[in-house]
Amino acid sequence: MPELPEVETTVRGLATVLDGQVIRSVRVNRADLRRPFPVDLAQALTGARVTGLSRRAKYGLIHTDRERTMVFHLGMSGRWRIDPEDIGKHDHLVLETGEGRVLSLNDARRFGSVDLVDSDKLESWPPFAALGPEPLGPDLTPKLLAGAFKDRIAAVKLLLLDQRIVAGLGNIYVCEALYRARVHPAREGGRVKPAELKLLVPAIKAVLEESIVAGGSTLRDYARPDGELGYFAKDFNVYGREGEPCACGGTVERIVQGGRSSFFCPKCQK
DNA sequence: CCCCGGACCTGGCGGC
DNA sequence: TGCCGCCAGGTCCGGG
Repeated sequence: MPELPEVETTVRGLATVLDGQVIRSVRVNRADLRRPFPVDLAQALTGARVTGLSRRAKYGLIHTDRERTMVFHLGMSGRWRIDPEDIGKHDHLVLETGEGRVLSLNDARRFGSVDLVDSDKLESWPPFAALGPEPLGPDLTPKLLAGAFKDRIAAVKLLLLDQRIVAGLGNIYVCEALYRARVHPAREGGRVKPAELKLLVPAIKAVLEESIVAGGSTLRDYARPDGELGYFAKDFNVYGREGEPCACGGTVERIVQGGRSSFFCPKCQK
């Protein structure tokens, strides 16, 4: 579920309820996801004021006035719920604001994470230090990809999923971006031509931006009770469409790369 | 450094 | 209805 656009949409939705607010209470129902929660999580957040929210790659950041930032990752199944009607067994962390709004971090598969990081050390926090540039920022250029792909025999699909090269892409949007750029997902990285990289970079930015806009358009739903952040319906050109027709008349195929499904049109993508 | 496969965890869905 | 295998939007680690 959560790739960059979903995390971005989640952060924006959380901000409407959290930004500037004091966290009145913190309830930890299960203190570990991928790794244990910080032992002092509740103590550190209770009474803190949220000074802003942001995103880095697929991580959401909740900044506080205590020089510490709560960093969350949604893994495969994580989502934030706003004012949920009930708290279930997968609602692992529940925050209440000074205004009485309730925010619940729900993650059935528990691949997500919650960390507290000193706000002035975010850049050097190990998970962040290893990340490549933001795909929507100025640093993702055809030249950057050319450098990262040079002499690599790994499939371009897998290289684009490598967060050290570009930070924030996931399975869905890599499939969609490669489709738009007409590049076959199994092509060796080092064999993607400069002209194709010039198509691929704007394709990546476009699929992400369009999805953020689509997510934003559903944001108003999140203001309702039981709104769930992190999920919005989109229609994809190839993702999840094995066997369905491509606009070109071809048929979408599925292959497995790195243990994960890749969808593509063999007629469009070479 | 690179490449690959498997592990982590739970739930939903389709087939029999 | 029940059981079983397959699938799922992401990292992370270890062996070659």
